[in-house]
Amino acid sequence: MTKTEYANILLPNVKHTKEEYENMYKDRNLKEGAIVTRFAPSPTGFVHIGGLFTSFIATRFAHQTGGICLLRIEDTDTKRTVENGIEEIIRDLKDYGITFDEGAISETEEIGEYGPYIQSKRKDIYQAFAKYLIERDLAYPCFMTEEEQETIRKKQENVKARIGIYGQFAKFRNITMDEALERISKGEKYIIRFKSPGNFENKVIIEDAVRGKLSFPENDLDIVLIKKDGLPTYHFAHLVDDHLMKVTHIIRSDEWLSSLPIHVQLFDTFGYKRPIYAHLSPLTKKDEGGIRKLSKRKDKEAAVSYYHEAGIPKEAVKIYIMTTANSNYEEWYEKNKENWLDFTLSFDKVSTSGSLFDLDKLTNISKNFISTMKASELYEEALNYSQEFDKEFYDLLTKYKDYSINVLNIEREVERPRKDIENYASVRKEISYMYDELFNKDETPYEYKDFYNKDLLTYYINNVYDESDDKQTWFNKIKEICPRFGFASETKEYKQNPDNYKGSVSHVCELIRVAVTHRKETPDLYEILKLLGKDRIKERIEKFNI
RNA sequence: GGCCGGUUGGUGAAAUGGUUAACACAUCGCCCUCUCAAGGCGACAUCCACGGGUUCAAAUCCCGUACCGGUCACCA
Repeated sequence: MTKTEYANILLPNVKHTKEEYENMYKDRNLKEGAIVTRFAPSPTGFVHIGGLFTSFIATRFAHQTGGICLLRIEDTDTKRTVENGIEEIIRDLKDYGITFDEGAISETEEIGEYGPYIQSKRKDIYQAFAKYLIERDLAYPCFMTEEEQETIRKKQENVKARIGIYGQFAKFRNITMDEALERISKGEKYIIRFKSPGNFENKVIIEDAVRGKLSFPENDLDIVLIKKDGLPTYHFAHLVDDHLMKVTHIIRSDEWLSSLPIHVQLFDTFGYKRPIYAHLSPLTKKDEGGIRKLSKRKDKEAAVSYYHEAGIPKEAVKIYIMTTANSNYEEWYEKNKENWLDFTLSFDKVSTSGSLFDLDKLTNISKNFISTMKASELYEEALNYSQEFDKEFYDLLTKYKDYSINVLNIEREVERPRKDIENYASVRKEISYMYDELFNKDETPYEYKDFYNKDLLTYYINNVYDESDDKQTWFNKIKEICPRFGFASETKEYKQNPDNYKGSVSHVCELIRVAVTHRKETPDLYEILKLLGKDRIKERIEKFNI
């Protein structure tokens, strides 16, 4: 029996040979230096902030070089695959404006010439590549049971040997065709293992775009290529897919660092050019004294939906990611806020140590980003947010559209805009007093005793306040009425002789502010009064009692 | 335990052998013809995990130690 016939029995029903598949995938015709990379998630549920981080960086690198970033779905673990997982990933990423040039666009559709992009649909291809190795005696069927493997592992632990299937532990490494065939005829199950040509004593040097030169012992593990269900392991799929799809850069999380010797060995065995690897450090979190990776299960901020629910702008999240990826981005961003996405990332600026996820920093970025928005833009975002999370506020925003935009425009669209809105969720609490419907509901009655003076308020609204005054006139008028009620017109004067006055002009402003908004802290009082209008000011003043 | 990686302030970090260790967030002060949010100014690492070595010179190079992290699946 020939090796080819043998391979056909081990992996039957494979439609094409490795060579035939290779011919189906043409070289890409891209300009020099164009990066072809991919984002390759497992459809195990919602997108994790780490996935957003990696995918965003990968697409940026591809696009800034005029290259391609494709979306490949790694669903070879049928146990972990969840229903609608693919749709969820695509939806979440698209929500963040992360789009791919090729790959899956839904459970059933895809774009691009290098597919299929869903690994479960590529079973035949992997098996063709595995057959190629079997024919060259570089792969073999392994009949070991789970119990046998467990026994080996225990034994290795006992004698403090390295764990794994290698050397003397690779029981079926040199199995004869006859013996394999006999076991198969008896119905024994098997997997396909790689016959590793490596020697643990040798070193392999690998250049990582982020980490520089790395040195590992050569891989000598007979890793699994094809699992019992006929699907490939990650390692083998990585080789086949990234070679066929003509991927030039592997951008992935650094948990893969330690399997690098396996991966380069596979590429070397096939005689393929190794891709350039760039391993990214994960986002971490401080937890009970230790530091650990952000966890999908434990940390609410790990899911991208958290930012959606908190009303943190997508742009802010991306700016934060850019900052973490290349710390020189922050300085650049300060000077290029309008075209904040046009930054050229570089691999050697990517941090090699895992960074703590800093929610304070994100909040700051979010606040700053929101301050640069136009009132009408903020209005739209607040509207979208409240539509989903705060129906009552949504109705008000809809009902008083122009008024709301004017409210949001207070101290906005100026050289130094206000920075009090941290996220879209906090819009309501910042401006609720501007709506009569919320004023009495959201605002707790203010216990204001310090400078309470009803006479002053009444006099002010009836005899002084004029909607047509400009800001300076408005303020001068307030100063002018101060002495009449025992307040100092100048704050300095009051500070020098506090006993001579009831308070100062600051306190008069405070009094008006509290009467009208029930808050001590608000944006520009002049603007607020103007938007409220004399009638509503009067109404609120009349109702203001202690 | 083996292998690999990392270690600069409360946090993210810059610096790639050469003056007082950038910058940003946070914190704390002071200033600012109405309060806040801001903004301005200033403070905040006697020193770059520790020990040794190389060098005229080290956070930067070498060795060792400690600590943290990753990985060692028919999971990705």
